[in-house]
Amino acid sequence: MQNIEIAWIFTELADLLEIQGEDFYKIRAYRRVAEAMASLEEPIEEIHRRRLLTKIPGVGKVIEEKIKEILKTGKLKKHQELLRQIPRGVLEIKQLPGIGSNRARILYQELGITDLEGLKQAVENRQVRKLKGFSAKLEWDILNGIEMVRNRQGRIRLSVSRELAAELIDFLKKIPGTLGVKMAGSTRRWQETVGDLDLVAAAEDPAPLLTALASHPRMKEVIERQSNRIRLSTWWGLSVDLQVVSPKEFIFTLHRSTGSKDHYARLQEIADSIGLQLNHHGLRTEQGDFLGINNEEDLYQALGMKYIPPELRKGSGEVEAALKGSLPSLIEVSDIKGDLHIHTNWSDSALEIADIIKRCREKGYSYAAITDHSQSLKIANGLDPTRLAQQHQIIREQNKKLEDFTLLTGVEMDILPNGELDYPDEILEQMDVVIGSIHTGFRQSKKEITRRISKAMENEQVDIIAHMTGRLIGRREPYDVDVEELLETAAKTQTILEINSAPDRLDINEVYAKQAKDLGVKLSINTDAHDLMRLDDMVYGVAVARRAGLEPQDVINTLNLEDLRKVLH
DNA sequence: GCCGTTTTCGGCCCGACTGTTTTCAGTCG
Repeated sequence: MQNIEIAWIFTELADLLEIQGEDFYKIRAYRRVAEAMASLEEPIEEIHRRRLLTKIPGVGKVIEEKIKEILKTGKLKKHQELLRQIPRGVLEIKQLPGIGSNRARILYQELGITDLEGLKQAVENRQVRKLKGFSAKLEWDILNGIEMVRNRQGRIRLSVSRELAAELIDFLKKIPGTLGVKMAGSTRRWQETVGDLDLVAAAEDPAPLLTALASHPRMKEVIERQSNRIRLSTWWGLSVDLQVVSPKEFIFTLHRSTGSKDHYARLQEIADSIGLQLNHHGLRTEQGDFLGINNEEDLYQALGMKYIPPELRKGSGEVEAALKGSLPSLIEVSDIKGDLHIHTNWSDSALEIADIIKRCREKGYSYAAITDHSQSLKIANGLDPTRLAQQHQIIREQNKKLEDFTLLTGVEMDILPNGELDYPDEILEQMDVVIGSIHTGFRQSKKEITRRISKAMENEQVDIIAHMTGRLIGRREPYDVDVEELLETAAKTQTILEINSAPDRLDINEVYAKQAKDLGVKLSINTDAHDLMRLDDMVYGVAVARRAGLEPQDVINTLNLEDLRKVLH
């Protein structure tokens, strides 16, 4: 059993207990332990074997017993028992914006609502507004919430698909007869969400691969099976499509199935215009002779253009750019020299400063900025000026011991609802990196919220604006900001905009990142990490930058320290 | 439920916003 699966049981247990009205601190204990387990690098099973379960932070006697029970039986009695009392659909209802555990419980107990469809009907019958604690306005919000959930139905965060792809490819490669396996589709193109995972494999005989994949523990059921392809649904709610072709056709099938459709159609037109025919069998002349193509680079070359990386294959002008030789030289993960947005256990993260240094050095970074929350964000244990000064003193002392690495002082400072900053300029000017961002007052008017962020940009001490639109993919719409106006203000004030790499944020997105580049606004790709594993999310931020056509010089954390300091001044 | 330079029970994370019940419970970050 994977750590994430065990963690999930505890998360669901916490949700169920919350609906039951259980003690807040008990629920929080389960949530915390679930988070801790999800971010462990070692399998919990292994930790159990070494009898070190209680060494995991937040695991005491009770939770230790529960983990043992899960490892032994694959499930948790208490969890199953609660699920019999509270249907899973109630948990889904609890996820809707404006609905917490109390309202979800009332809906279930008073109206017997157990799923989104039932809730929608009750709203349409105007039954919900009559309940205590509900209103006509809330009914409206509920409908919008259901709409949002429906829209994302079947679409899953890229990180989930990438992780699953890596695991399945690893698995399929070990099946005898497999000559190659690659991911394709939107997962390979690094699109921010994906509908299903496409895999392409090369083998003379497809059957063993199809059968093997169908028996993989992550697979729930076979949706469709043909002689050389299979479509399966997984326990993660993502369906997987595996296509097995001969080694000769592998590169062409992989290429076609990577898409996008528009990109591929454009390439077919280009092929046609020079007397060639492109399809999943190969690239042929009018006489029917196949051209010798060994990889995608060859393929693009044969069509008279430079290689187009999957991230750019959108069918939006990249083919023309490649023909003209004007494709950007996209930024790579290896260009990144440091992470400028990291939280520590001084505020709401699990990370020790020492762990951050260690991991960032392993990644080959030459610097990293410690940017905890500021004082007004009480829930995150934001730092008042005294603690901030203490932390910066510690960072300066650490730096004396480091030769090839520099820890930068910084803060992720709240831009308060009235547009004021959370510290005076005298404090801000002492820091290397000042990030401004908002965590409250999301529902201000477009004018107010735009003005609020603009005002922060106008302050010379503010270097970077983090997660500027505030969206959480599939969970929360962006705040109502005038992005165009903010991009212009950023250009004018030379404020750097963050591409936040957290897979559920990816904020700003690729469209805005492209606009920023066009306006001459510089970007910074940061992880906003709160635990060790999240420091690895940099790849997702870089993917946004690549899809936006960004080059290393567009991104400040590709600079060496000396040049970076000049930009941050 | 966990934790403790408190050894055994008390503390653990707070404040703004929302809609409306006009005084506060519920939600959210």
